[in-house]
Amino acid sequence: MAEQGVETRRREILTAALALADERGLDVLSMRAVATRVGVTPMALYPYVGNKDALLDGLVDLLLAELLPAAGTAGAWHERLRAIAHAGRALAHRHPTAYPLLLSRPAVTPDAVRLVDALYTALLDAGVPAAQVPRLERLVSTYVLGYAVGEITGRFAPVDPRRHARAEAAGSQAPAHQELSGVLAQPPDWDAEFGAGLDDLMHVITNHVPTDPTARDLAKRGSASR
Amino acid sequence: MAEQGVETRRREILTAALALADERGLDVLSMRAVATRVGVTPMALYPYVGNKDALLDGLVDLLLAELLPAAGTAGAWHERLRAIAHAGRALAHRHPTAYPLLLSRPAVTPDAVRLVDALYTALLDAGVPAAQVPRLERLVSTYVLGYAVGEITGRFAPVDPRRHARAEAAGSQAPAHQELSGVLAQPPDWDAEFGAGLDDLMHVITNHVPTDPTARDLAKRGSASR
DNA sequence: CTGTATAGATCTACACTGTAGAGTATGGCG
DNA sequence: CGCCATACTCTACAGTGTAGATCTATACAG
Repeated sequence: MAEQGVETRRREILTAALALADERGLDVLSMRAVATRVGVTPMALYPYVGNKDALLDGLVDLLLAELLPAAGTAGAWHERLRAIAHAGRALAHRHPTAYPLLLSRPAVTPDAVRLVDALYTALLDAGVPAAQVPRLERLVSTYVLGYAVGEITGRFAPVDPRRHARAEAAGSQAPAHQELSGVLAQPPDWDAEFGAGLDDLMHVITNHVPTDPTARDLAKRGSASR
Repeated sequence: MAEQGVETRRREILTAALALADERGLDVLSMRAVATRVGVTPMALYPYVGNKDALLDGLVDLLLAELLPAAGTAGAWHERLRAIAHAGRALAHRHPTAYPLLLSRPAVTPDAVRLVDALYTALLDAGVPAAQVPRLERLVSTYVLGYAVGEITGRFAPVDPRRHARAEAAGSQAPAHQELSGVLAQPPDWDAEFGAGLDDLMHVITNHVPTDPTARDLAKRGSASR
């Protein structure tokens, strides 16, 4: 039917836009550029994507759709949660320029709800009291999004190559930088750091599981193994 | 003398731009708009701010400068850390439209270094081993920035006053939402939630302080009193 | 006073943006 | 054949960032 065609055409346009953003950056993502990539006139896009703002929202939808499969993984709650978190970060590396849109454009699509729901169920399965679940979901998703965006935008690794030198230049204004010069000299392993932060958050989660003796035992064992 | 004038003029322009962004949004922040607010022609801005991109970087600098005093507060390490975190969030509420620039535009200005340095010293004073300090600093700053941006952009509170209804609409697709319907029905207290997350992170930090007294002493080396 | 150097703002122009509105080709159906 | 919806194009306009040339006003040398 026509409806079906409209929907698939919209998808074609959005995937073209995402590919363009991936290849050449968000700043060259003009209606005209997307249109010529689709092989069409700029105004032909409007019936399908509304306007440019809506097109960007559409990109967010695409990203979420790509992330959604991670919500379907099986296993213990912590495995599921980790899978979603790592998928969220991997998505950022796959679409570095479009990814930050996730932070600036809140999505309420069914896909977004399903993702949040997967996190909710993981937390519930962990034994977190219902009252804490939404908050801890926001804590985890904020971490994943914020960390991934930080990596992508270079917030964590200012143009480098010697933060060291920068710290020295700051001199007595940055005493801790000097004290940490040894640590700061070696480049961080972002994969490991993301995992460590995730572990820390896991710890936070298990700490919020009520003090039922068996649950507590499980939590202690988890933290001991590190 | 002339140098001084250039610097102060630049400040005037940037504060005008920030005020304009605060009042009317980032999207109306054109060179022309800033120029007319300063009472001048668009091209007159260029000698002072370079170009539009640099102007946005300048806004980031302004925000950091506004945040910097928080780095100077006294007290125990956790009081200092909390002060900076809360100041970071307060800044977001004061400049909701410009704030997200902090996430997208990495800053390496002296002010930025000083802020990070304050966080470093807080963590060192807490007894965190040097090897973990940069990572935990990134964890905390990611939390503060990510949380504040989430609040501002509405990522946490999708426009719909009834997430509840939304979850019901999703129906069996979002079982956890239904299970949490009672909790999700009441509006969150963002102040409290931010504080709770911060407490969780404090816990994470203290968990990384070695329990062995001698090791701890070695780690603290020299930053005992503050 | 005249002449000139200099700093700062301006004017004009260009290539580009998003998008409103009207026009046009194409296909199927009676 | 006419009719009509669908899908697209064309033209146009106001607004953007900014390069390049021009103007103006002040400061100082003679």
